[in-house]
Amino acid sequence: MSTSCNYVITTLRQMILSGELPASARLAEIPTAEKLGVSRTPIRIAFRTLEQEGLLTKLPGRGYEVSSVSSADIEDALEVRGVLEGLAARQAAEKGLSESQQAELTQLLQAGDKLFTHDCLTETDLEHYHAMNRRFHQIIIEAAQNSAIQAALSRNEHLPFASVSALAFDKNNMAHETKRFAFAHQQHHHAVFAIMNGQGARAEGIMREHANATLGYTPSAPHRDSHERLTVINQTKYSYLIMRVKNR
Amino acid sequence: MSTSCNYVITTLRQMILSGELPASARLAEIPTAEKLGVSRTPIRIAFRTLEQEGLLTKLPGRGYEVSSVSSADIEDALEVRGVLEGLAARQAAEKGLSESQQAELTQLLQAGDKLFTHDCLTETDLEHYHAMNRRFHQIIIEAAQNSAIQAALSRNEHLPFASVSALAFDKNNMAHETKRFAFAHQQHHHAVFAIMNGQGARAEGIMREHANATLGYTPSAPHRDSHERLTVINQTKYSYLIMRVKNR
DNA sequence: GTTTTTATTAATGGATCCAATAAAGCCTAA
DNA sequence: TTAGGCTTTATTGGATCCATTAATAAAAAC
Repeated sequence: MSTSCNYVITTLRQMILSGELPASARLAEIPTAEKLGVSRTPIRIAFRTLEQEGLLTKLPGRGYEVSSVSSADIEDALEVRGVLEGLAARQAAEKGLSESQQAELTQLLQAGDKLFTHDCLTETDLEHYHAMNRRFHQIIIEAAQNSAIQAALSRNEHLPFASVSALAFDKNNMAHETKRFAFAHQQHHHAVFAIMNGQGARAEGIMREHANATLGYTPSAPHRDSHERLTVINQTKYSYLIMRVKNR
Repeated sequence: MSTSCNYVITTLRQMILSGELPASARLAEIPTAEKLGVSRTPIRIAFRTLEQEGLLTKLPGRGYEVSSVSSADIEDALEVRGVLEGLAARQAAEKGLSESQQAELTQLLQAGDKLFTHDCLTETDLEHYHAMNRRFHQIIIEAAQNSAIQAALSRNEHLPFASVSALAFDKNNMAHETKRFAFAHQQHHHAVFAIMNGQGARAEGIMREHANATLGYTPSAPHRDSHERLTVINQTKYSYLIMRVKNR
């Protein structure tokens, strides 16, 4: 699974997330191989990998198709993320944080505080917040010292709109979004306080609820087929910055 | 991923679980292909699949090795299973059971009650209990109508001693084990009662705690390297009946 | 005697080739 | 004209071949 394979997986993943390959689009091995200029071998491996990630669905005898992700699927995935990160926070509280974890979490919280002195975040601010947010969640999960949590989350990691690495925001309403992220940041503060004081159950509850902050407590999470559309911008290896845009 | 692939995956999985391939055993493509009488292609796919399942670990440039599963790994996996099945029970309570789910759960509980009129279960009884137990957990997860739970559990499903499909018991102490399973069966009763009466939080708590019943509330879960050894007997496609035996 | 460099071997990753199967379209018969 | 069967084509699954890389061992030099 070297260069060729990774190239195919990354390219296909991006094409799916960007909407270039829409839901229900059929993917056959030979046309895909020709389009990407590689042989069928890495394509096969990539298809299987993306199927595991939940981005592709196997059609018996007819190749694969791009999975349709409904808003219900996203809500389900967020519930699961909530209980798993809740468990991580509780175990982190029970096992205690290392010196370096305490230091880095404190530093991340301070960096966030500095960001939220402004009333309205810029897109650059958001990128900083996004990086900080990802690292924050990563530390909590590491601190749980529970390999099974990481494994169970791996599936969710690749579901674009439910991933820890996803951050959805409405570009046209940045003042409101700033308040939303400031609230999420307060949740981070409380979670760290609970963990550092050995309040496992409280930490668990906060992180479980915090999962709902990802899509912004919208009554029904918007998805590709609704009147609003979520678009992935600024995708790095495993992180998505998502912008909410109006259809047409 | 047709006959050949499935044959290789199934065979390797069984060889790992039975201990024929011990932890840390190295697996290279060519010798494995020759031993199983297939080409390298299905072997490659099988290795990747088993890596995803957590049974194999990739060695950079040196193929794969059989993953070592520590007792801590098993406890971790059980914690994760607990929160996920807890979530499933809560959502089942919130969404309600269908007529057929109610009927089947009731029937499964009655069948269990009948089993536990005896003071000491036979091995045949245990097989019946095992089948009943698996179906019970399956229905709860289906009733949650949350696809992400199933996906998140799939990794655990293949970890032999933490799977829903695993049932460990000590053959030399069947009277005690009978009491243990009778207690687990009581938990089933309470979980169903809670779900049917819309008590989501209670159902969640019961099922979360119930995950610990799998390995029998032992102070430290025994694993392959301890003085006691868990052996997989009676392995069907995705179910393991595990017997606790003394080493040597 | 030890260390470093080079050569050889083995093992993985990628490409192409072959076979088997399934689907679709066309032709024939009723 | 319609339905059923047959043929052809397309697509996946499996095998083999080729190249690249890494590791180990041996030889030479310090």
